[in-house]
Amino acid sequence: MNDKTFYITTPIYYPSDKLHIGHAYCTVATDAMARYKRLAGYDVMFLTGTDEHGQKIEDKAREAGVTPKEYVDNIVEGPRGVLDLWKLMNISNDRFIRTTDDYHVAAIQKIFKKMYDNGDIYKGTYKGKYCKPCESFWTESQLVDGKCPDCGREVVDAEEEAYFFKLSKYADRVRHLLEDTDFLEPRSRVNEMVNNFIKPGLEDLCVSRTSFTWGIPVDFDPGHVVYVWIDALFNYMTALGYQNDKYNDLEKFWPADIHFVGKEIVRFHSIIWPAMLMSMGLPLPKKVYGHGWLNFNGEKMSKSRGNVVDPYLLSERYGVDALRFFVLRTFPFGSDGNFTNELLIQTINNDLANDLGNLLSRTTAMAEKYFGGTLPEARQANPELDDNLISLATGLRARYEEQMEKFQFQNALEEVFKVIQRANKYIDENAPWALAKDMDTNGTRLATVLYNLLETLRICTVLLIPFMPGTADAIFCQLGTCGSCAQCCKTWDSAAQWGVLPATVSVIKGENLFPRIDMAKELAELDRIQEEAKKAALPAVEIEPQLEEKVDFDTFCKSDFRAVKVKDCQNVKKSDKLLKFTLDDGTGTDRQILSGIAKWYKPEELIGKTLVAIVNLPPRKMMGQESQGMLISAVHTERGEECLHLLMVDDAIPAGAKLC
RNA sequence: CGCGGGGUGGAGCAGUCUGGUAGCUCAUCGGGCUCAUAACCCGAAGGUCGUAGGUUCAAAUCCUGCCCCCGCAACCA
Repeated sequence: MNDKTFYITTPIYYPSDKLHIGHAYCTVATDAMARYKRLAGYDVMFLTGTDEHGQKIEDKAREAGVTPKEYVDNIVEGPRGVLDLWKLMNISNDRFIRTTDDYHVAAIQKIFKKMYDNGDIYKGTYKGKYCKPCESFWTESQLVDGKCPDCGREVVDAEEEAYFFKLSKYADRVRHLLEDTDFLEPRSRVNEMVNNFIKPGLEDLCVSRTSFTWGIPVDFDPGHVVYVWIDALFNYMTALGYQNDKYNDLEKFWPADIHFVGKEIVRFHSIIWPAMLMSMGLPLPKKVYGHGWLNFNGEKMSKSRGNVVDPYLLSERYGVDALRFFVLRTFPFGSDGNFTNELLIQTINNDLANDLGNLLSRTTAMAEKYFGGTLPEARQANPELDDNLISLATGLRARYEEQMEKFQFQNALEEVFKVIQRANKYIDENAPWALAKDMDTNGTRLATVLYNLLETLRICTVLLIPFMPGTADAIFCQLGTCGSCAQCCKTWDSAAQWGVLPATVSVIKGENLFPRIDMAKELAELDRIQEEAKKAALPAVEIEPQLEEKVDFDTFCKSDFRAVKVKDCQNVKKSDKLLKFTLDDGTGTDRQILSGIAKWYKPEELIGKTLVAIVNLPPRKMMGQESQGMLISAVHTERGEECLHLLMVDDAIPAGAKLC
């Protein structure tokens, strides 16, 4: 039995849409932490999942014409869904909770009832602004110019019967928790919470709704469903077996060691969650860490801007480990980071290809070239040249651990790469190729140099396991640790020891783990792909909304539409938009009309066609030429692109026939 | 005067809590090496740390005013 346990969670994500790199960032960080703790000998429980109820999913499902459950099933379990993504990203979660799981649903009903019975949940009325057409409630501050933010129409005061949680009752205790303990980190988020929410006074929290049905029913009051707070936050405990028999790990793992959450939900986790636990008389989690967000090119990622980074795409192109490494190596976990494709490729090239990949490659290449892959046993140390490297490498684990314990992944990796850079320098200082020129004299020394490099690489690789598990395995293989010493060379203990590889280690020079990427070419390619994705995300076909205003019949009749035949059609000089038509309108006199459709039609293909024109518009000059009317076209938008089709009618219709 | 974050050599960032030689990566320039993935190693140029004041022997770091950028503004996951 292992008495060192560690319980870590991601938020449960809201599957109203496909997940993006931001979700992957948080989950990868949690995974790295979980793997680190496992490596260090902890019995780890790593939980992630999905929060599947609520209005938005109900709406999305309706739009898609499926039931809410079918909708979330597809996003969670369907192709390229949440589960697929975590598999791809090599996420080692021990458990996955969905708030629609029946054990969770039943547990939440019990929890709700308990809080009701102990008096912390009471029935009241939820007052707000209501938009009748949208059937939705809004708060005063959500309104745009006092109107519904969705449709822009008038809202009315309305009340809805609802259950409330006595959040205010716990304000003081929560404030103490935030201000006087390390419960919430980074520290900067404490001020935000206290100033924004606690100081102005905590209001009781609406914990049930009647305005939608996709949620966990309040079993003792039909019509009410449990609103997100209790439903979602208690997942961290129901997934361990709280108020259910599905699992039985509560005693072992609760309270959680750490909840990793995005900064947007820090409030829920640092105020509401502790207050609810206090109400239930349950132990609080030990820590909540609010990490930053990844922006893209300096802007917030959002669907509407079309700048959402797709983790599938990047994983497939560069390998999942490169992506995992990049997000944790480059950005401080506690603050926002600016994701750019350029930075991604730069990091892959510099750290992974030039430093790590190249070090492995040149070391194994020399071991093969000079010793046929297997080092001889004899050694010849040179303290002046060796000691610095050795002490740096053996002391690495401690420096790394210090940063990992503070969730400073960036700094932990920085420490590892300092050692890798030192090893590259060590090669230069010792010039193995020079030693190799006289193997009789220097062979022993050469073997020592190579061994020191392999040991350094081994230690670094052990510490990289949490970040790049797949790559670490591949490196271990090349370092010759696949065989007899397979286990002892990869342990946490061995990362602080020198001389763990057997003296006569056999290396295998394999494929380059991280080929260099051609920056310019790759950036162009990514831009192209992202542009395409953006287009694909646009609606397939869009049409102008119909006018609400009515036109009276007499006004309509005043428009004189006629069939016209194209006698001639030419491009208008100096205009890339206009075509000039010479038309037979049945009067015997040619009619000239200019039309801005050159983008869609070549003049010659229109000659002889029968079109429709309105002929009693006042004449108008365009580019110096007179246009006597307007040709009628059908227009719509396809994937953001404007499309136009001239109205062409049967050639049997004579010129000048009136349309009515 | 709603709240928070940020403004540091050409670019991107660390350092600010716990004042005391301004650091890292990339890019630029010069040199070295040839084992390796046009890579690696060494060196150089380049910053009045947004701005104005204050505290101090000493300020990127502490205090005050101002300017600019970003995010959030509560039942919305």
